[in-house]
Amino acid sequence: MIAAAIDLILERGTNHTTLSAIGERAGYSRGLATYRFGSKAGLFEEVVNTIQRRWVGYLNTAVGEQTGAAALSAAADAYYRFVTDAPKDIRVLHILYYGGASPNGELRGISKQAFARQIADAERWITDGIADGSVRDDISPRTAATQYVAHIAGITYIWLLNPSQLDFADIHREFIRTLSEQLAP
Amino acid sequence: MIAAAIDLILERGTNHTTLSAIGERAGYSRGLATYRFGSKAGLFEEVVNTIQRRWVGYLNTAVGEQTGAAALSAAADAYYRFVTDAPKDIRVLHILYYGGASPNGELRGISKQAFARQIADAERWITDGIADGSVRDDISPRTAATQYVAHIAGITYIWLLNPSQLDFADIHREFIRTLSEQLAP
DNA sequence: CGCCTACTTGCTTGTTGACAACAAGTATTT
DNA sequence: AAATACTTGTTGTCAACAAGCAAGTAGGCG
Repeated sequence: MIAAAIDLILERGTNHTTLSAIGERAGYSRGLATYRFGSKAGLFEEVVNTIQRRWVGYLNTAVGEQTGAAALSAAADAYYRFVTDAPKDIRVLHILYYGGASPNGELRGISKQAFARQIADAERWITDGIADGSVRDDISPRTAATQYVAHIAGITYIWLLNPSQLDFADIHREFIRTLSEQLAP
Repeated sequence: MIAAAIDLILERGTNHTTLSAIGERAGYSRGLATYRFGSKAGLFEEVVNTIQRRWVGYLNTAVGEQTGAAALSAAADAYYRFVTDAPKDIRVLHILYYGGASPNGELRGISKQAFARQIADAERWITDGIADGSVRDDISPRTAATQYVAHIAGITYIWLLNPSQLDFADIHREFIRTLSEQLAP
């Protein structure tokens, strides 16, 4: 059902995806999607949670027990791998996240929390990095962490909007390079 | 009418904003919004165009005939000023843009074009900067321009999502600082 | 110049079809 | 028998469209 929802969101966008169509695409009746998820917003929330769980899996295996600059690089790499492995997931996640920028939007809270968590993670890695000497000590962990997350989010957005306009691999490589350059003590 | 639309989008989000409500909020009948703009998508498109025109006004007065690093800084400054002067505009613009990440989304084309134009502008400034010596010559104008635009877009998105999480002025200052640092020959 | 008629513009009201949401079912399993 | 999993029936809301109306504006003619 979630898979059907992902496909339909990619084909038609959220507005033109109907609960009936999702149910029927998954081989059920028109009413099942509403029945299971309560509402369209509920279904989208479930889709976001499902994809987020997959992403956290990628992140955890990649970062492991690393800290400091190594953790930041590993996370950026994991993200790059996730984007190339599961482009559908990342597309849908961003469609739903960004739609959540709308006030009162049902997903705003989840989206907000996800970004807050990512920034907090990055901040922790940087702080640890300063402590163990792998990151220079004259930067603000909070500001740098925000820049880090913002940069990835922005690049992803532009890439999603127009994949051909931007060589994701190239940008990614350059990002990793300037990242370690800026953080190096 | 456009103003009413902006207010309602901020109050309720795009999904829960009805054409009837926009017409009536503007002091007209329920049918006028549909009549004038043809469709909900048409109205949103008009809203985006209106706000974009305002932004281009800010950009042009700020950048003027400058080129190179000066132009990049001026543009970032203009953006910062626009965000603080017209937060409503920027919020709505991003709600509609980001909604446009959805495939088949009516605003995808406009959004795509706007980003393409911003990247092209930045690329030109950087190329000019390399030519006149204000920017170091070992960077790829295209990649750097994309990073520049992506960074601003990402920061704005996070700020819109949760204004209290991030000191926009602070991040902006830091961005300008690292920007000139990275570009300086 | 005054007046009548055709046409345009700006807006409103009536209607239809699609869809989310809910309620009331029916199988099927345990 | 009671819970679980799913389907079908129904309602209210809304986008989209169509048809109308009122207030101009222009053109033609005495």
